[in-house]
Amino acid sequence: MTEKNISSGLEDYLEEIYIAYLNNNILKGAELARKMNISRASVSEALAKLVAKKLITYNSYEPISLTKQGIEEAKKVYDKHHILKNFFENVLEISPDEAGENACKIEHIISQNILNKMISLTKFYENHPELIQKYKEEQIK
Amino acid sequence: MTEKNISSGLEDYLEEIYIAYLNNNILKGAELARKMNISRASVSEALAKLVAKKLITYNSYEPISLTKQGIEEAKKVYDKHHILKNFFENVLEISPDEAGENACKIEHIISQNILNKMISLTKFYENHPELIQKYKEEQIK
DNA sequence: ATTTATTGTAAGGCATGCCTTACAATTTGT
DNA sequence: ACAAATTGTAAGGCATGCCTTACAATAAAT
Repeated sequence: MTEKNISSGLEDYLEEIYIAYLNNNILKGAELARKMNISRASVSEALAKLVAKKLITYNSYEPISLTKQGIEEAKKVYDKHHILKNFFENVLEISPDEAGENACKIEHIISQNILNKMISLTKFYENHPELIQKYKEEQIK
Repeated sequence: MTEKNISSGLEDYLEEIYIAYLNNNILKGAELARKMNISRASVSEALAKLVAKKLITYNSYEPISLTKQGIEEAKKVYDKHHILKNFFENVLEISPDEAGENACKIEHIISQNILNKMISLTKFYENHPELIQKYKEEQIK
């Protein structure tokens, strides 16, 4: 059980590392701790787990980097986050902040089937902006 | 910190107790353990916590019962569950089983704002079944 | 009434995930 | 080159939540 099944905690770390990767930012443990509002010691533990799972490579005092497998795994989480955030913002008209906060938690537990439906429905709304208007009007009544 | 802030674990216990309450079923610890697929010992611990939080009353070998506060608290969780389940089923067209499983997890973390929007959108779809058809057609393309 | 089944729980464990303290190793700045 | 700042981590803790084992208390059945 050293492979597969990554906990939602580790997913959060991985996601944050992935964001740095996308932005070509050098990321060390201490910076990750700051970004996540977590102690350096906790980050240290978490990184060891991610290394054990071969999702990152990491040596003390050097930047963290994702393995190929880590990138794949991280992208999945990252994508889920944005599917949810977009759905909340564009279909349910939730503020970006609140949409993001909720996406952060839900991304770890929601099924792919539901996410796929959310993608479709988000697109449907983008193609039919009049629906939102209609929906808004009925909400008032 | 003996009041307020109930963990998602405890919410699950409370919800199950509430369901028995709604059905006028007598519920003892052992039965709850069976229903939740959890050991009697774990249930024992959890019930002690719920008693400490004044959400249930419970004496060994007697049925569990909700306090007024417990009923309120449980109803909130229970309602959230059904809002999510209905939304997944009726708007996103997810199977009842999958809708239920996802609702079970998400009910503990989603914001009330989003739930309110889901209620509105679910109603909107109930009032406009033609939208689902339209949406389905576009999905195929 | 007494055996049998059920129910409850204390004790001791395991895993996850976070903390602080305190010290070690490495960089950086001058 | 060396003091200062930064970074990393071991050790020891805390909380949640679940487990098994083993025994105690109660309820049910005959």
